[in-house]
Amino acid sequence: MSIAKTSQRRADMIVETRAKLMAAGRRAFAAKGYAGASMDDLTAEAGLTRGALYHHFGDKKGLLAAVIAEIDSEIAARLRVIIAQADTAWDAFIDESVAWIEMSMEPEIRRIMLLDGPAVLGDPSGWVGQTACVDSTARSIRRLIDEGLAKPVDPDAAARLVNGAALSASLWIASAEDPRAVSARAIESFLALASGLRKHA
Amino acid sequence: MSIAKTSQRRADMIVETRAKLMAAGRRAFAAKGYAGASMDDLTAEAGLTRGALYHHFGDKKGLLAAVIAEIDSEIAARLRVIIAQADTAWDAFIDESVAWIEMSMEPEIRRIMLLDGPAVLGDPSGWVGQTACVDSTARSIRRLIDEGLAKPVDPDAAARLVNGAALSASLWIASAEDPRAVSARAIESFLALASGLRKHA
DNA sequence: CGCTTCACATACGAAGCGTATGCGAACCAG
DNA sequence: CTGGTTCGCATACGCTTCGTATGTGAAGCG
Repeated sequence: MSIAKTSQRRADMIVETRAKLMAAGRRAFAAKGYAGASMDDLTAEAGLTRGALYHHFGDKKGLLAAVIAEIDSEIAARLRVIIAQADTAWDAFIDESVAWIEMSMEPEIRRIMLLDGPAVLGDPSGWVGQTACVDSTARSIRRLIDEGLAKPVDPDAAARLVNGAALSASLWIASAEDPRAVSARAIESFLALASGLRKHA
Repeated sequence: MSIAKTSQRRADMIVETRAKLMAAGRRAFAAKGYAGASMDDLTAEAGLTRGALYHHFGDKKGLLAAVIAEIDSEIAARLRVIIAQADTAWDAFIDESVAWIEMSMEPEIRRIMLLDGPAVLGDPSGWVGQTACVDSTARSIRRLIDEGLAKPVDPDAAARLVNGAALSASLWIASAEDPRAVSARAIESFLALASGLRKHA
């Protein structure tokens, strides 16, 4: 071994470069918003130039899309953990939704995925495969219907509605003066709404 | 009369100029999005220059805010008509929500208010007084609670959730291949969710 | 060992935004 | 009626930023 392979392989350097650009992009987009983030600045912060960025991501929107895909998969992983810990299918659905409300209050998710993402890339319905949270909610609802716990609504439609409600709630909470108190009221209302999906209750 | 007053008064010209700029802004923002709309182009289309725009609205965001306020008040007026035509408080609430789902499918409202607005101006919670639709929903819910028809949830919180759900539904519908069919499924799910707000049912 | 490939840098042109300045017509004092 | 001020709007300028076109040097391959 000794000195052998001190120089990383080509492929390794590439993924490292991509990772550095995406990390810088996440920071810049989260801090200044998509429009306010300068590609010269964020590439310099990553120790590179715009040349690298255009080579790997095509254009500014490409970097945003990549960053969003990354954040989305992280969200999906976090939701999976929440769901796995729940005792019943109904609990899983509720816990997941509440977790999503809380996650969308995080500045990075809020700014990049919820505000700039739809404006720049078009609304999320088009982001094929990049909507882990909605997909996850749809799966939970489908499971509820299969188990006879929920009304036989369209799972995808219901998932969109539930996610939209949660999203709107978190935007509201995040900009409130007393997030804790507002959050409690929002979750209470959410539980009431969600109960509308239950079978006979 | 004859030729008298062929020249309008100063104030009249000002409101006309503002109106022309806002109309051109609405068209440009709706057609190309906020970022894609050039101020040189849209002012030229109005027969003016950027000078007039900066004089009246301060900057590009100022024009967007004015356009959004105008659209918002139009929405509020349309919702008032819907509510007035309903027989019961519950019908008013449902009709209003469904109308909002359908309105947010209109390209102008979708692009300007729902996609670009939050990204440029910050999320809507901060647009004091410029959230007629949420306010309207909150009033409807308050009325339901007063009449004992709805659970005693926080009206503002519930209104946000309901509006968010509706908004998400319409974004989804608008980008679907078969809007009619998807719309029906979305509204069915919405009715199920909304039933969660009813008192004992 | 020379040629190709490819990751990335450099250089250039084109918009677009905001501001500073200019102009002309409407109000106002005397 | 006249000289000055206000103000609605246009013109002119600089700066930033994006996208592309081109250059370069190192790794791979015959």
